[in-house]
Amino acid sequence: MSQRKAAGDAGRATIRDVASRAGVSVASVSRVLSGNYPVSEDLRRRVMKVVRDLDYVTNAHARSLAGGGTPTVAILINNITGAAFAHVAKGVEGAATLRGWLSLVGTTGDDPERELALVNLMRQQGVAAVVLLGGAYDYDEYQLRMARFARSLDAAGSHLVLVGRPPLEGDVPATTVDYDNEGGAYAMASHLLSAGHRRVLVLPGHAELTTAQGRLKGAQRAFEAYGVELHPDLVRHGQYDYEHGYAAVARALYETPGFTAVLAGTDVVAAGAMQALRAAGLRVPEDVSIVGYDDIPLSAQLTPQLTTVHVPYEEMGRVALRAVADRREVGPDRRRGADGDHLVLGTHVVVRNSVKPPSTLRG
Amino acid sequence: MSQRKAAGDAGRATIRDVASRAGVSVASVSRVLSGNYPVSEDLRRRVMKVVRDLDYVTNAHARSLAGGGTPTVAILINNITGAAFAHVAKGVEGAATLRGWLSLVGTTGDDPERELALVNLMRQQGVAAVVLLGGAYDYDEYQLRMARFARSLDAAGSHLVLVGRPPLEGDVPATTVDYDNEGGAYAMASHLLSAGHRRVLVLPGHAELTTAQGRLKGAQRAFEAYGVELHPDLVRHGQYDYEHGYAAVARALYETPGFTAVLAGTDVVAAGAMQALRAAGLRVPEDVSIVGYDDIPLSAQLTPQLTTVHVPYEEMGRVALRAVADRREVGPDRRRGADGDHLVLGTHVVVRNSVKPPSTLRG
DNA sequence: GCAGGCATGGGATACGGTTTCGGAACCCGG
DNA sequence: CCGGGTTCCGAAACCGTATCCCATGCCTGC
Repeated sequence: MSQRKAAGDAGRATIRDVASRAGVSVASVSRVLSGNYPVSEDLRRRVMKVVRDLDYVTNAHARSLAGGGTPTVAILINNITGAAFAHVAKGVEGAATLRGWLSLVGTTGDDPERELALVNLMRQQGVAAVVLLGGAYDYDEYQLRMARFARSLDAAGSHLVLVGRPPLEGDVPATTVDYDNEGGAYAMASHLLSAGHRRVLVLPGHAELTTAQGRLKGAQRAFEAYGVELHPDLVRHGQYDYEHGYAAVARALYETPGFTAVLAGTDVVAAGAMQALRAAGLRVPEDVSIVGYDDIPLSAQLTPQLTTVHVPYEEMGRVALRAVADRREVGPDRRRGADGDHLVLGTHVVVRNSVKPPSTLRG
Repeated sequence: MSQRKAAGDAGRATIRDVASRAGVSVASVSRVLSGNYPVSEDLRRRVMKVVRDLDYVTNAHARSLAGGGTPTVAILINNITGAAFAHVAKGVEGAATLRGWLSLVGTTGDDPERELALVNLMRQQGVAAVVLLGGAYDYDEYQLRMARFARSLDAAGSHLVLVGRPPLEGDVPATTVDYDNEGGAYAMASHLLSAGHRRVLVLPGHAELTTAQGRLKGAQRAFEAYGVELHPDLVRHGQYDYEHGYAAVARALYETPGFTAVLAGTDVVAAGAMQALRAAGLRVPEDVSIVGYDDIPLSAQLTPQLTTVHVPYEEMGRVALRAVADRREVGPDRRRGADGDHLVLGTHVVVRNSVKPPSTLRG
């Protein structure tokens, strides 16, 4: 019955269809479309007409099999609804599109199994790079897992990029795009200390999360520099979410009252903290000051607007993509020992309205 | 010099490498890996060992060329940082991953040119479906553009899905996943009216945006039902962003004061409005009530927490993916006239703390 | 007027898999 | 010991495109 190509075929048109219909060879159609070979004006016109008539587009899979093909970058993220991550993704995607690259996206949901499955899936897709976003849990096994990913991707001609995570140890073929996490926390804590605050509630985040560790360490350094003790009871770990901010402050007001400021690990945590203070009848910043971290849009939309640390998320995304694009241009051979494999971007404090000196100092 | 396959090859391993190294045929390796054909235990073991040794993964492009391949869904979005869109994307991506599908993502930035380019790019990729997210600008040309996309994708064996946009007119091969936008606005406005508000500032959004049009219409219907005039001067159009909310309220306080409530087109607009009222020394909700629309996380994080309309964004994403997955299972032939091509999900008001009766009624 | 060069188009092959088809080995009962 | 039916596996034909290599036609220079 059905020959190889029936009339009125439901499938998509192939380059052969175009060729036969235009009365030329397959090679010519390919050349007209890719435009990297001299073709007569007459041929081009004839082919293009048929291409328009058939609404033909080349098959990307076939093209990439045959050697050509658009590079693709994969973005792997914990939770796509996080504001910070969205901005990194925007940076990556924007820079990718600018060069005609494509971007795939996958969410891991903090599950190592899914992370592995996704990395393999991306390897199958032959992506130019896999970008892993967000802080990592610093278990022993972590470094090994990442190193394995890095080598595995490298062997397949791809490349691993870590964004917002600490770099891998040893000679591992991976690129890290980082920001001065600890420095930002140092500056932010200093801001509170220089305003006169001495008892500060610190909500760094999950204790095993590298991001939280850095922010806590930066704060500790600032306290040391000011010769102020950071009392362990005033450090409360927990998730990076609104609920934790709320709950932690509510408990602290009951268990360890007397703090005059809250140093939150995240703007969202700060929002929760602010709400809890208000629910307890305390005013921000008159009674208690609050600072956040990340400078997501929310921080400017709270009342009062939040003093926080700006992290160049979108920029990090762009830089990450540029790094892999550059690598790929210099060729895969000149790659060892390049100094471009750990990029650090700066952070800075954004002063808004959520900090005042403690009331004891204001008489 | 270099034969087809040099030792210590830098490229990725092929199925032929695995086959020769395991001493079996290429076909056998394929069968072991895809698992859709009976294979002896001995063969399976031998092949799998080599697969692990070589860290081999199949080439997705080759596989999809040959007929197999993982289905892919493309998500096209205006602005990846919008909270509502992020939730839809989460729904789509989650449901896709659940079935082993892949998700591509692209951002259009409200540019029709880029939208066209992306749709074509996705057609090249042979995606199972293209999901277009977000309200559309209702220019004349719009229906034609979308119809063209729909037919073009359909002819290529793909499918267009519109999420959060009104359905296309006529017999167009597209699926629409929508929510009861106008109904939500009706309920929200009724909530304000039944609280006693009569002079309400309405900030529906951009006048040409279908979403904004529906929200305004719903509000108008509620006003009519209550026999209250909605004065044109109190309707102010503008972008769906914080700045517009702020600016519109600031101007309204000067030009058309006396309103006792703000009906914002979006939670983010409501946040801006709230800030502007507060900057003018007005209290929310004691002096002026505010309601939003969308129920994004922000709405629960504002002070006071925002009364708003819940839109099932994530659910819409899941439903959208389910719709295309179902279509593809019943086969491409039974597709005309299916009633599954316009799905509408419900909305409902979420009452929080941003509404009180107007002060005139409270003595 | 003819040889050589250049500009173009076509045929064949490669890319890395999946799948169909057919053959070999093995088991069974007669 | 042999025929017929199962099981498994291998050879080969694609999937749709890019590109290498060669053939052709025309122009140019002598």
